[in-house]
Amino acid sequence: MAASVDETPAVRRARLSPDERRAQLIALGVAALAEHPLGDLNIEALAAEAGVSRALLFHYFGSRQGYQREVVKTAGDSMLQATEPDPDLAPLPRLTDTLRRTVGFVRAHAGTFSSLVRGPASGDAEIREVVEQARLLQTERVVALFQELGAEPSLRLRIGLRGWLAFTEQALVDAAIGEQLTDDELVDLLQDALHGIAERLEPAASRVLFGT
Amino acid sequence: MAASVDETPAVRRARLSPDERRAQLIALGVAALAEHPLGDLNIEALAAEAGVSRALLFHYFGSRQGYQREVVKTAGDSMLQATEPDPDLAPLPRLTDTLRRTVGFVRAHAGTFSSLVRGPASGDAEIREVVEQARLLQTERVVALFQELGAEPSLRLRIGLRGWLAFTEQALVDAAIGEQLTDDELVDLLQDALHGIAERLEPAASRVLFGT
DNA sequence: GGACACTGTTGACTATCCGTCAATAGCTAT
DNA sequence: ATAGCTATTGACGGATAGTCAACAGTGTCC
Repeated sequence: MAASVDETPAVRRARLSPDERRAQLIALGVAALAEHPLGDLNIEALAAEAGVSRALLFHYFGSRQGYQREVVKTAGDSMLQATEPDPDLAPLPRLTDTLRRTVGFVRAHAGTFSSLVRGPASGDAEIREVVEQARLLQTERVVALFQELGAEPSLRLRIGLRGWLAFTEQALVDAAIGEQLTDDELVDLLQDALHGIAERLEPAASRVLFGT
Repeated sequence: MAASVDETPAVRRARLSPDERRAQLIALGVAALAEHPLGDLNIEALAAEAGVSRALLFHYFGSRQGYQREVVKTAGDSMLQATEPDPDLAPLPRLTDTLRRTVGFVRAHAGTFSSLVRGPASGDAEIREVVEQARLLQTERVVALFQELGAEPSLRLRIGLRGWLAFTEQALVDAAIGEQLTDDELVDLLQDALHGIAERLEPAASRVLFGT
Protein backbone atom coordinates (compact mmCIF):
# COMPACT_ATOMS: atom_id res chain seq x y z
CA MET A 1 0.00 0.00 0.00
CA ALA A 2 2.63 2.43 1.04
CA ALA A 3 4.60 1.44 -2.02
CA SER A 4 1.71 2.16 -4.34
CA VAL A 5 1.30 5.59 -2.78
CA ASP A 6 4.95 6.25 -3.37
CA GLU A 7 4.55 5.30 -7.00
CA THR A 8 1.38 7.21 -7.73
CA PRO A 9 2.91 10.69 -7.97
CA ALA A 10 5.07 9.47 -10.84
CA VAL A 11 8.61 8.49 -9.91
CA ARG A 12 9.15 10.98 -7.13
CA ARG A 13 12.59 11.55 -5.65
CA ALA A 14 14.07 8.58 -7.45
CA ARG A 15 17.81 8.24 -7.72
CA LEU A 16 18.30 7.37 -11.36
CA SER A 17 21.29 5.96 -13.17
CA PRO A 18 23.34 8.57 -15.04
CA ASP A 19 22.09 7.33 -18.41
CA GLU A 20 18.46 7.45 -17.35
CA ARG A 21 18.85 10.91 -15.85
CA ARG A 22 20.62 12.27 -18.90
CA ALA A 23 17.96 10.82 -21.15
CA GLN A 24 15.17 12.28 -19.04
CA LEU A 25 16.72 15.74 -18.96
CA ILE A 26 17.43 15.78 -22.69
CA ALA A 27 13.91 14.57 -23.43
CA LEU A 28 12.51 17.43 -21.37
CA GLY A 29 14.66 19.89 -23.31
CA VAL A 30 13.53 18.52 -26.65
CA ALA A 31 9.91 18.81 -25.55
CA ALA A 32 10.52 22.40 -24.44
CA LEU A 33 12.01 23.12 -27.86
CA ALA A 34 8.57 22.60 -29.36
CA GLU A 35 7.22 25.51 -27.34
CA HIS A 36 10.01 28.06 -26.98
CA PRO A 37 13.06 29.06 -29.03
CA LEU A 38 16.33 27.57 -27.93
CA GLY A 39 17.52 30.78 -26.32
CA ASP A 40 14.56 30.83 -23.96
CA LEU A 41 15.57 27.52 -22.42
CA ASN A 42 15.68 28.33 -18.74
CA ILE A 43 17.82 26.01 -16.66
CA GLU A 44 15.98 26.87 -13.47
CA ALA A 45 12.52 26.22 -14.88
CA LEU A 46 13.68 23.05 -16.56
CA ALA A 47 15.27 21.65 -13.43
CA ALA A 48 12.10 22.40 -11.51
CA GLU A 49 10.06 20.60 -14.15
CA ALA A 50 12.34 17.59 -13.88
CA GLY A 51 12.12 17.70 -10.10
CA VAL A 52 15.86 18.06 -9.61
CA SER A 53 18.22 20.84 -8.64
CA ARG A 54 19.93 23.12 -11.14
CA ALA A 55 23.28 21.81 -9.96
CA LEU A 56 22.45 18.41 -11.38
CA LEU A 57 22.10 19.79 -14.88
CA PHE A 58 25.52 21.37 -14.62
CA HIS A 59 26.87 18.13 -13.25
CA TYR A 60 25.73 16.21 -16.30
CA PHE A 61 26.19 18.76 -19.05
CA GLY A 62 28.87 21.11 -17.73
CA SER A 63 27.20 24.27 -18.90
CA ARG A 64 24.00 25.68 -20.29
CA GLN A 65 25.44 25.53 -23.78
CA GLY A 66 26.62 21.98 -23.29
CA TYR A 67 23.07 21.07 -22.40
CA GLN A 68 21.58 22.95 -25.33
CA ARG A 69 24.07 21.23 -27.56
CA GLU A 70 22.83 17.80 -26.47
CA VAL A 71 19.21 18.84 -26.86
CA VAL A 72 19.75 20.17 -30.37
CA LYS A 73 21.80 17.15 -31.32
CA THR A 74 19.09 14.79 -30.12
CA ALA A 75 16.26 16.66 -31.81
CA GLY A 76 18.26 16.92 -35.02
CA ASP A 77 19.14 13.24 -35.00
CA SER A 78 15.51 12.28 -34.61
CA MET A 79 14.64 14.40 -37.65
CA LEU A 80 17.51 12.99 -39.69
CA GLN A 81 16.39 9.51 -38.79
CA ALA A 82 12.75 10.19 -39.63
CA THR A 83 13.74 11.51 -43.04
CA GLU A 84 16.40 8.97 -43.92
CA PRO A 85 16.31 8.13 -47.64
CA ASP A 86 15.01 4.70 -48.54
CA PRO A 87 17.91 2.93 -50.32
CA ASP A 88 15.52 0.50 -52.01
CA LEU A 89 13.99 3.23 -54.14
CA ALA A 90 15.42 4.62 -57.36
CA PRO A 91 16.87 8.16 -57.04
CA LEU A 92 13.90 10.21 -58.23
CA PRO A 93 11.21 8.28 -56.29
CA ARG A 94 13.58 8.31 -53.32
CA LEU A 95 13.73 12.11 -53.48
CA THR A 96 9.95 12.35 -53.60
CA ASP A 97 9.58 9.89 -50.74
CA THR A 98 12.13 11.71 -48.60
CA LEU A 99 10.46 15.06 -49.25
CA ARG A 100 7.08 13.61 -48.36
CA ARG A 101 8.36 12.31 -45.03
CA THR A 102 10.15 15.58 -44.38
CA VAL A 103 6.97 17.56 -44.90
CA GLY A 104 5.13 15.12 -42.67
CA PHE A 105 7.71 15.44 -39.94
CA VAL A 106 7.65 19.23 -40.06
CA ARG A 107 3.85 19.34 -39.97
CA ALA A 108 3.86 17.01 -36.96
CA HIS A 109 6.64 18.88 -35.12
CA ALA A 110 6.33 22.43 -36.38
CA GLY A 111 7.61 24.07 -33.23
CA THR A 112 10.60 21.79 -32.88
CA PHE A 113 11.54 22.24 -36.51
CA SER A 114 11.24 25.98 -36.25
CA SER A 115 13.45 26.12 -33.15
CA LEU A 116 15.93 23.79 -34.75
CA VAL A 117 16.25 25.74 -37.97
CA ARG A 118 16.10 29.32 -36.75
CA GLY A 119 17.05 29.01 -33.12
CA PRO A 120 20.71 28.12 -32.91
CA ALA A 121 21.87 30.70 -35.43
CA SER A 122 23.01 33.24 -32.90
CA GLY A 123 23.83 30.76 -30.20
CA ASP A 124 27.12 29.22 -29.27
CA ALA A 125 29.55 28.28 -32.03
CA GLU A 126 29.48 24.61 -31.05
CA ILE A 127 25.71 24.50 -31.28
CA ARG A 128 25.80 26.11 -34.69
CA GLU A 129 28.33 23.48 -35.67
CA VAL A 130 25.89 20.71 -34.70
CA VAL A 131 23.17 22.15 -36.91
CA GLU A 132 25.61 22.90 -39.71
CA GLN A 133 26.76 19.31 -39.61
CA ALA A 134 23.20 18.09 -40.00
CA ARG A 135 22.68 20.44 -42.94
CA LEU A 136 25.87 19.18 -44.53
CA LEU A 137 24.58 15.63 -44.23
CA GLN A 138 21.25 16.64 -45.78
CA THR A 139 23.07 18.28 -48.66
CA GLU A 140 25.16 15.17 -49.19
CA ARG A 141 22.00 13.12 -49.41
CA VAL A 142 20.94 15.21 -52.40
CA VAL A 143 24.42 15.19 -53.89
CA ALA A 144 24.35 11.40 -53.65
CA LEU A 145 21.26 11.26 -55.86
CA PHE A 146 23.24 12.76 -58.71
CA GLN A 147 26.41 10.81 -58.02
CA GLU A 148 24.53 7.56 -58.02
CA LEU A 149 23.48 8.30 -61.58
CA GLY A 150 27.02 9.05 -62.63
CA ALA A 151 26.80 12.85 -62.51
CA GLU A 152 29.31 14.42 -60.12
CA PRO A 153 27.89 17.87 -59.23
CA SER A 154 30.14 20.83 -59.98
CA LEU A 155 30.94 23.45 -57.35
CA ARG A 156 28.31 25.64 -58.96
CA LEU A 157 25.63 22.98 -58.55
CA ARG A 158 26.78 22.07 -55.04
CA ILE A 159 26.31 25.65 -53.93
CA GLY A 160 22.92 25.50 -55.59
CA LEU A 161 21.99 22.32 -53.71
CA ARG A 162 23.08 23.84 -50.41
CA GLY A 163 21.00 26.88 -51.27
CA TRP A 164 18.04 24.69 -52.14
CA LEU A 165 18.22 23.29 -48.62
CA ALA A 166 17.87 26.83 -47.27
CA PHE A 167 14.99 27.33 -49.74
CA THR A 168 13.38 24.19 -48.38
CA GLU A 169 13.76 25.18 -44.76
CA GLN A 170 12.23 28.55 -45.50
CA ALA A 171 9.30 27.11 -47.38
CA LEU A 172 8.70 24.56 -44.63
CA VAL A 173 8.72 27.20 -41.91
CA ASP A 174 6.33 29.34 -43.95
CA ALA A 175 4.09 26.35 -44.60
CA ALA A 176 4.17 25.36 -40.93
CA ILE A 177 2.72 28.76 -40.08
CA GLY A 178 0.32 29.49 -42.92
CA GLU A 179 -1.59 26.32 -43.75
CA GLN A 180 -2.18 27.37 -47.33
CA LEU A 181 -0.69 24.36 -49.13
CA THR A 182 -1.44 20.67 -48.81
CA ASP A 183 1.39 18.26 -48.14
CA ASP A 184 1.40 17.09 -51.74
CA GLU A 185 1.46 20.62 -53.11
CA LEU A 186 4.40 21.43 -50.85
CA VAL A 187 6.31 18.32 -51.91
CA ASP A 188 5.71 19.23 -55.55
CA LEU A 189 6.85 22.78 -54.98
CA LEU A 190 10.08 21.71 -53.32
CA GLN A 191 10.85 19.11 -55.95
CA ASP A 192 10.06 21.51 -58.79
CA ALA A 193 12.34 24.10 -57.23
CA LEU A 194 15.18 21.60 -57.04
CA HIS A 195 14.48 20.61 -60.62
CA GLY A 196 14.57 24.20 -61.81
CA ILE A 197 17.72 25.03 -59.90
CA ALA A 198 19.57 21.96 -61.15
CA GLU A 199 18.31 22.51 -64.68
CA ARG A 200 19.65 26.05 -64.84
CA LEU A 201 22.87 25.45 -62.92
CA GLU A 202 23.94 22.20 -64.53
CA PRO A 203 21.63 20.89 -67.26
CA ALA A 204 23.49 17.61 -67.75
CA ALA A 205 23.13 16.66 -64.09
CA SER A 206 19.48 17.67 -64.11
CA ARG A 207 18.77 15.43 -67.05
CA VAL A 208 20.10 12.29 -65.39
CA LEU A 209 17.91 12.79 -62.34
CA PHE A 210 14.78 14.45 -63.72
CA GLY A 211 14.87 13.44 -67.35
CA THR A 212 14.92 17.08 -68.47
CA MET B 1 46.27 76.44 -25.12
CA ALA B 2 44.17 74.87 -22.41
CA ALA B 3 41.30 74.57 -24.85
CA SER B 4 43.41 72.76 -27.42
CA VAL B 5 44.57 70.31 -24.77
CA ASP B 6 40.96 69.61 -23.91
CA GLU B 7 40.15 68.91 -27.53
CA THR B 8 43.15 66.72 -28.32
CA PRO B 9 41.86 63.50 -26.69
CA ALA B 10 38.98 63.43 -29.14
CA VAL B 11 35.72 64.90 -27.84
CA ARG B 12 36.18 63.90 -24.22
CA ARG B 13 33.35 64.23 -21.74
CA ALA B 14 31.18 66.12 -24.16
CA ARG B 15 27.51 66.54 -23.46
CA LEU B 16 25.84 65.69 -26.74
CA SER B 17 22.34 66.29 -27.96
CA PRO B 18 20.06 63.26 -27.74
CA ASP B 19 20.11 62.77 -31.50
CA GLU B 20 23.87 62.92 -31.70
CA ARG B 21 24.27 60.54 -28.77
CA ARG B 22 21.79 58.05 -30.17
CA ALA B 23 23.49 58.16 -33.56
CA GLN B 24 26.91 57.64 -32.00
CA LEU B 25 25.80 54.67 -29.91
CA ILE B 26 23.97 53.02 -32.80
CA ALA B 27 26.96 53.54 -35.09
CA LEU B 28 29.18 51.84 -32.55
CA GLY B 29 26.79 48.92 -32.37
CA VAL B 30 26.66 48.57 -36.15
CA ALA B 31 30.45 48.59 -36.27
CA ALA B 32 30.56 45.92 -33.56
CA LEU B 33 28.14 43.83 -35.62
CA ALA B 34 30.88 43.41 -38.21
CA GLU B 35 33.05 41.62 -35.66
CA HIS B 36 30.77 39.70 -33.33
CA PRO B 37 27.34 38.08 -33.64
CA LEU B 38 24.43 40.09 -32.32
CA GLY B 39 24.11 38.04 -29.17
CA ASP B 40 27.66 38.86 -28.12
CA LEU B 41 26.88 42.56 -27.98
CA ASN B 42 28.03 43.51 -24.49
CA ILE B 43 26.43 46.64 -23.10
CA GLU B 44 29.26 47.21 -20.64
CA ALA B 45 32.04 46.94 -23.23
CA LEU B 46 30.10 49.07 -25.65
CA ALA B 47 29.43 51.82 -23.13
CA ALA B 48 33.11 51.82 -22.23
CA GLU B 49 34.04 52.14 -25.88
CA ALA B 50 31.69 55.06 -26.25
CA GLY B 51 33.09 56.65 -23.10
CA VAL B 52 29.73 56.77 -21.33
CA SER B 53 28.05 54.85 -18.54
CA ARG B 54 25.88 51.80 -19.07
CA ALA B 55 22.96 53.69 -17.59
CA LEU B 56 22.97 56.05 -20.55
CA LEU B 57 22.35 53.22 -22.98
CA PHE B 58 19.34 52.13 -20.96
CA HIS B 59 18.18 55.73 -20.81
CA TYR B 60 18.15 56.00 -24.59
CA PHE B 61 17.08 52.51 -25.61
CA GLY B 62 15.20 51.17 -22.60
CA SER B 63 16.69 47.72 -22.72
CA ARG B 64 19.41 45.67 -24.27
CA GLN B 65 16.96 44.30 -26.79
CA GLY B 66 15.66 47.76 -27.58
CA TYR B 67 19.20 48.78 -28.37
CA GLN B 68 19.87 45.70 -30.49
CA ARG B 69 16.66 46.39 -32.33
CA GLU B 70 17.86 49.85 -33.33
CA VAL B 71 21.26 48.53 -34.35
CA VAL B 72 19.78 45.82 -36.53
CA LYS B 73 17.28 48.22 -38.02
CA THR B 74 20.02 50.69 -38.93
CA ALA B 75 22.33 48.08 -40.41
CA GLY B 76 19.45 46.55 -42.35
CA ASP B 77 18.31 49.91 -43.69
CA SER B 78 21.78 50.68 -44.94
CA MET B 79 21.83 47.40 -46.82
CA LEU B 80 18.37 47.93 -48.26
CA GLN B 81 19.42 51.37 -49.39
CA ALA B 82 22.66 50.13 -50.96
CA THR B 83 20.75 47.52 -52.92
CA GLU B 84 17.77 49.58 -53.93
CA PRO B 85 16.63 48.69 -57.43
CA ASP B 86 17.29 51.27 -60.12
CA PRO B 87 13.85 52.28 -61.47
CA ASP B 88 15.38 53.53 -64.70
CA LEU B 89 16.36 50.04 -65.78
CA ALA B 90 14.09 47.49 -67.43
CA PRO B 91 13.10 44.57 -65.13
CA LEU B 92 15.69 42.00 -66.16
CA PRO B 93 18.69 44.37 -66.25
CA ARG B 94 17.41 45.83 -63.00
CA LEU B 95 17.50 42.39 -61.39
CA THR B 96 21.06 41.82 -62.60
CA ASP B 97 22.14 45.24 -61.42
CA THR B 98 20.54 44.77 -58.00
CA LEU B 99 22.17 41.36 -57.60
CA ARG B 100 25.53 42.79 -58.57
CA ARG B 101 25.28 45.52 -55.96
CA THR B 102 24.05 43.02 -53.39
CA VAL B 103 27.05 40.78 -53.96
CA GLY B 104 29.33 43.82 -53.76
CA PHE B 105 27.76 44.93 -50.50
CA VAL B 106 28.09 41.49 -48.95
CA ARG B 107 31.72 41.15 -50.01
CA ALA B 108 32.46 44.57 -48.55
CA HIS B 109 30.58 43.92 -45.30
CA ALA B 110 30.76 40.18 -44.87
CA GLY B 111 30.69 40.23 -41.06
CA THR B 112 27.77 42.63 -40.85
CA PHE B 113 25.76 40.66 -43.39
CA SER B 114 26.44 37.42 -41.61
CA SER B 115 25.37 38.86 -38.25
CA LEU B 116 22.31 40.39 -39.83
CA VAL B 117 21.14 37.22 -41.55
CA ARG B 118 21.96 34.58 -39.00
CA GLY B 119 22.22 36.53 -35.80
CA PRO B 120 18.75 37.67 -34.82
CA ALA B 121 17.06 34.33 -35.44
CA SER B 122 17.08 33.25 -31.83
CA GLY B 123 16.90 36.72 -30.38
CA ASP B 124 13.93 38.70 -29.25
CA ALA B 125 10.68 38.47 -31.21
CA GLU B 126 10.74 42.19 -32.02
CA ILE B 127 14.22 41.94 -33.47
CA ARG B 128 13.20 39.00 -35.60
CA GLU B 129 10.29 41.09 -36.78
CA VAL B 130 12.65 43.82 -37.96
CA VAL B 131 14.66 41.38 -40.05
CA GLU B 132 11.53 39.65 -41.29
CA GLN B 133 10.17 42.99 -42.43
CA ALA B 134 13.32 43.65 -44.43
CA ARG B 135 13.04 40.23 -46.03
CA LEU B 136 9.44 40.89 -46.90
CA LEU B 137 10.47 44.10 -48.62
CA GLN B 138 13.20 42.29 -50.55
CA THR B 139 10.69 39.68 -51.65
CA GLU B 140 8.32 42.38 -52.80
CA ARG B 141 11.07 43.87 -54.92
CA VAL B 142 11.28 40.61 -56.82
CA VAL B 143 7.53 40.24 -56.98
CA ALA B 144 7.37 43.73 -58.46
CA LEU B 145 9.58 42.65 -61.37
CA PHE B 146 6.92 40.21 -62.46
CA GLN B 147 3.98 42.49 -61.74
CA GLU B 148 5.51 45.25 -63.77
CA LEU B 149 5.45 42.95 -66.76
CA GLY B 150 1.82 42.07 -66.18
CA ALA B 151 2.35 38.72 -64.46
CA GLU B 152 0.85 38.56 -60.97
CA PRO B 153 2.75 35.77 -59.17
CA SER B 154 0.61 32.95 -57.79
CA LEU B 155 0.89 31.85 -54.16
CA ARG B 156 3.04 28.98 -55.37
CA LEU B 157 5.50 31.32 -57.06
CA ARG B 158 5.45 33.77 -54.16
CA ILE B 159 6.54 31.02 -51.78
CA GLY B 160 9.21 30.17 -54.32
CA LEU B 161 10.44 33.76 -54.45
CA ARG B 162 10.58 33.93 -50.67
CA GLY B 163 12.50 30.69 -50.71
CA TRP B 164 14.85 32.03 -53.35
CA LEU B 165 15.69 34.86 -50.96
CA ALA B 166 16.74 32.25 -48.39
CA PHE B 167 18.69 30.51 -51.14
CA THR B 168 20.41 33.79 -51.92
CA GLU B 169 21.28 34.53 -48.31
CA GLN B 170 22.76 31.08 -47.92
CA ALA B 171 24.82 31.32 -51.09
CA LEU B 172 26.05 34.77 -50.09
CA VAL B 173 27.10 33.63 -46.64
CA ASP B 174 28.89 30.65 -48.15
CA ALA B 175 30.56 32.85 -50.72
CA ALA B 176 31.58 35.37 -48.09
CA ILE B 177 33.49 32.60 -46.33
CA GLY B 178 34.90 30.51 -49.16
CA GLU B 179 36.18 32.83 -51.86
CA GLN B 180 35.66 30.27 -54.59
CA LEU B 181 33.47 32.25 -56.96
CA THR B 182 33.99 35.63 -58.55
CA ASP B 183 31.35 38.31 -58.15
CA ASP B 184 30.10 37.75 -61.68
CA GLU B 185 29.88 34.00 -61.25
CA LEU B 186 27.89 34.50 -58.06
CA VAL B 187 25.52 36.96 -59.72
CA ASP B 188 24.98 34.49 -62.56
CA LEU B 189 24.37 31.65 -60.14
CA LEU B 190 21.76 33.60 -58.20
CA GLN B 191 20.00 34.81 -61.31
CA ASP B 192 20.02 31.35 -62.87
CA ALA B 193 18.57 29.90 -59.69
CA LEU B 194 15.75 32.44 -59.74
CA HIS B 195 15.18 31.69 -63.40
CA GLY B 196 15.03 27.95 -62.77
CA ILE B 197 12.70 28.30 -59.79
CA ALA B 198 10.32 30.63 -61.63
CA GLU B 199 10.42 28.48 -64.75
CA ARG B 200 9.37 25.34 -62.89
CA LEU B 201 6.90 26.99 -60.49
CA GLU B 202 5.14 29.26 -62.95
CA PRO B 203 6.35 29.04 -66.56
CA ALA B 204 4.17 31.89 -67.84
CA ALA B 205 5.60 34.34 -65.31
CA SER B 206 9.13 33.14 -66.02
CA ARG B 207 8.67 33.82 -69.71
CA VAL B 208 7.71 37.45 -69.28
CA LEU B 209 10.81 38.17 -67.20
CA PHE B 210 13.44 35.85 -68.62
CA GLY B 211 12.11 35.14 -72.11
CA THR B 212 11.99 31.39 -71.40
C1' DG C 1 27.88 88.28 -15.09
C1' DG C 2 25.46 85.60 -11.70
C1' DA C 3 21.52 82.76 -10.51
C1' DC C 4 18.10 79.65 -12.19
C1' DA C 5 15.95 76.05 -14.86
C1' DC C 6 16.38 72.37 -17.99
C1' DT C 7 18.12 68.04 -19.18
C1' DG C 8 22.01 64.97 -20.41
C1' DT C 9 24.54 61.93 -17.50
C1' DT C 10 26.07 58.94 -13.78
C1' DG C 11 27.11 56.00 -9.44
C1' DA C 12 25.08 52.96 -6.52
C1' DC C 13 21.73 49.65 -5.81
C1' DT C 14 18.67 45.34 -6.91
C1' DA C 15 17.41 41.13 -9.45
C1' DT C 16 18.34 37.27 -12.19
C1' DC C 17 20.72 33.67 -13.84
C1' DC C 18 25.05 30.91 -14.87
C1' DG C 19 28.43 28.10 -12.77
C1' DT C 20 31.20 25.85 -8.57
C1' DC C 21 32.03 22.94 -4.63
C1' DA C 22 31.97 20.81 -0.37
C1' DA C 23 28.59 18.28 1.91
C1' DT C 24 24.49 15.13 2.01
C1' DA C 25 21.68 11.18 1.11
C1' DG C 26 20.20 7.01 -1.41
C1' DC C 27 21.61 2.42 -3.23
C1' DT C 28 24.27 -2.00 -3.06
C1' DA C 29 27.13 -5.66 -1.33
C1' DT C 30 29.01 -8.05 2.32
C1' DA D 1 23.26 -3.49 10.11
C1' DT D 2 26.99 -1.11 8.06
C1' DA D 3 30.33 0.60 5.06
C1' DG D 4 31.50 2.40 0.63
C1' DC D 5 30.24 4.33 -3.64
C1' DT D 6 28.07 7.94 -6.15
C1' DA D 7 23.87 10.53 -7.48
C1' DT D 8 22.27 14.67 -5.74
C1' DT D 9 21.96 19.14 -3.50
C1' DG D 10 22.19 23.73 -0.78
C1' DA D 11 24.87 27.50 -0.31
C1' DC D 12 28.06 30.54 -2.31
C1' DG D 13 30.44 33.78 -6.00
C1' DG D 14 30.43 36.27 -10.32
C1' DA D 15 28.66 38.46 -14.40
C1' DT D 16 25.30 41.24 -16.43
C1' DA D 17 20.48 43.43 -17.23
C1' DG D 18 17.80 47.04 -15.50
C1' DT D 19 16.32 51.09 -11.98
C1' DC D 20 16.56 55.50 -9.74
C1' DA D 21 17.69 59.41 -7.20
C1' DA D 22 21.26 62.62 -7.48
C1' DC D 23 24.83 65.26 -10.15
C1' DA D 24 26.62 68.44 -13.63
C1' DG D 25 26.83 70.87 -18.22
C1' DT D 26 24.40 74.43 -20.95
C1' DG D 27 21.51 78.20 -22.12
C1' DT D 28 18.54 82.05 -20.50
C1' DC D 29 16.83 85.94 -18.09
C1' DC D 30 17.54 89.91 -15.39
